Amino acid sequence: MKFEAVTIKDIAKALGLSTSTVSRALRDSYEISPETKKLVLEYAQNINYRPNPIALSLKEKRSRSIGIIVCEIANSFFSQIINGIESIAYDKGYNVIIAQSHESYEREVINVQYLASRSIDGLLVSVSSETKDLEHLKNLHERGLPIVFFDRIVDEMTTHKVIVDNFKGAYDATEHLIKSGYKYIANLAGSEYLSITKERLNGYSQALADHGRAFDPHYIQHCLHGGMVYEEVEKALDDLFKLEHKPDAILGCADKLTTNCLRYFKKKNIKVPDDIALVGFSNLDLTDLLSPSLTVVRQPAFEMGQLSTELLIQQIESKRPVKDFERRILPPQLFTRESTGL
Amino acid sequence: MKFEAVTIKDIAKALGLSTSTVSRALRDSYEISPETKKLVLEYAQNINYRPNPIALSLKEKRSRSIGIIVCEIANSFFSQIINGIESIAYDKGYNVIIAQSHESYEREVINVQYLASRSIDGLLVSVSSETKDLEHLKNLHERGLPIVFFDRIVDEMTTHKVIVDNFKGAYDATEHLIKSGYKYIANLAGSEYLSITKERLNGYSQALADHGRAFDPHYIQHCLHGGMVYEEVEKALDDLFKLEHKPDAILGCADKLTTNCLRYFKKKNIKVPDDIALVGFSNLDLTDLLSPSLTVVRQPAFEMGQLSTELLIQQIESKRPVKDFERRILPPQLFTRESTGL
DNA sequence: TTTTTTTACGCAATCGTTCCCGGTAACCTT
DNA sequence: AAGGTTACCGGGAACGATTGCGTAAAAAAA
Repeated sequence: MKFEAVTIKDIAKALGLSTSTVSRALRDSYEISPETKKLVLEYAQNINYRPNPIALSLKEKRSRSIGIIVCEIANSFFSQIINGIESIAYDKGYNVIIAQSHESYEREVINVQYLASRSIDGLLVSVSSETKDLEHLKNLHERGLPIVFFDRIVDEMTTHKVIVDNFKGAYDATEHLIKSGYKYIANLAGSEYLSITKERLNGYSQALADHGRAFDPHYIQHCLHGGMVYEEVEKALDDLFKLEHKPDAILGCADKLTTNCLRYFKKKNIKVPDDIALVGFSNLDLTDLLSPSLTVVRQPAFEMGQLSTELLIQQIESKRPVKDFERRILPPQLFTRESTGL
Repeated sequence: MKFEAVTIKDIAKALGLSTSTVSRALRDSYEISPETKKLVLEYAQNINYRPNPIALSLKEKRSRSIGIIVCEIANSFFSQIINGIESIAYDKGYNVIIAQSHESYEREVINVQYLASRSIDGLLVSVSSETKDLEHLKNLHERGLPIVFFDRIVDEMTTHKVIVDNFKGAYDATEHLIKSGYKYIANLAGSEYLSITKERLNGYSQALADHGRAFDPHYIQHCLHGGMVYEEVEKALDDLFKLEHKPDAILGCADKLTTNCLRYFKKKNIKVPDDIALVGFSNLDLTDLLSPSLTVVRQPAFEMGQLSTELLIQQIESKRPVKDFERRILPPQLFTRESTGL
């Protein structure tokens, strides 16, 4: 069974007018007499006429839809971002098509191709943690597709970028640990390819340096899939606990890294904060309910989604090619709670 | 700047053929000679030709996209469902357009209109907790739009429906509490309008009855927005704790109800499970990390999304009108943990 | 050789909408 | 009264792709 919609042609036939006239009447053109307009408008209202967006897209060469690529929507940080994206997109009459990479480079490429073939007007991207090569995005970008990167950005492409101040987030968290008296602060980091990983690592190192602490690479462990696979986290933590001076505090540089860290502690019966302190980047709204409640760096995800979308739509609707691109940096916020209190 | 794509016309011009020939060559028609086919195919490959899905949609009168309406995507249960939906949809060449009601009837209606105007081929719906009137959906359904309800279904419409066995979920949870020795088991329920609320309430009552417990309506508190607003939960719990016999166990009938319940306990310094036991419907994958770890009824969200999508696409692609609709019931699973252990 | 069949391709309509280009009145200006 | 404006509306092309139908040339059959 098909879902037959009313067209402009139906109205034209019913009213004995041409499609041109009906179209113009509906768009309130000055070339149409008030009576005809009224007639058309009322009839259209009556039979609940809705313009066919597909026909419009074909004519206007724009689909009024934007693509989103994230690693996972079942992740508070990203679902909050998507919330922000939607709030702006729907306001401006765009709809969003979401694709997930699940932290796989291969799936990211496939999804990009898919979205491109669905003729989207623009793309919002946060790359997967496996992504090194950017040809799949560069290609589209060179052909004129507006792209905005958020959170996990890349240097090689000049477009709008929206990030949080990861350096500051990590710096503040590390400083908080130092000031709380912790000596051996380990960094449970994400994929080495990601911009956020590097930035957070820098913040961590700088905080150590600024407080006269030695930087020891042994206290840094990378997890390629950002905590998505528990075994990676387990391995990383096992290695950390084999060090001569076991860490007495851990900075978890991603949501899943932090929660899987907790899972590890629970399994090994390691007590927080008595045996070890933990602070993590997390946007879960449950971290205050854990016991001990978790000290976290929280990122303004919703705002990030909004801002990215505004920049993207602005670029899409710009008459002339956008040349100067912005790099917007949002402030993270540290919530100190029980997991870092000695 | 526009993103100019290659069209069939470009190929035709470059190769000195007609668009019909090119189209047929690309679709491997028997009417085209092998040499011409090879020529066209190779050229198309070279310039990276992709058929314009919008033009196809216009001609075929189908958009190969399906709409989803949920209350909130930043909710594990629903984001897991969406994961399941996507996994099937992308496999079958559909893309999904997600809209959130935020538990508001008004926004649900607006979103339904919006999705309908975007000419979707089908709709997956889980109604908002405010929704009583269904005209906005009935209307579309009568005009032939395939609709599948999941989780929060409605009786008044005959379509495919996919739910979990809420009765069993609540029954098992309640029985577990009874067998654990709790006497005054309160039910923190969601909106009275929702199917899931009624089903869970029935499971709860039946379990009480089967174990010779009296059913006391004072132990049931509804929260219209399913825990989305903390104040509603606070009010409900305040009322429960004013009862002569204070509840010694609570059944939280939704994710947010349960977590906000914990938030209330924390605020009031009520200890779980010493002062009160808690079991909740929840799909968070963090509930095992809470301390005490939370006893939960977990629902097969991913599978629910998959199944719903399969049924929807099946109906969309069916040649003749689908007459017999299915009602699929998936099993929930009870995970007993510390929060219900005396 | 003539007729028939097959092969291989082009023409044009179609989907729903917009918009450029005309056209025809009625009205206004000298 | 003749020409110029203005108001109002219709025809038809275009967007990109598919497809029924028509047809020329080549191949097969007579």
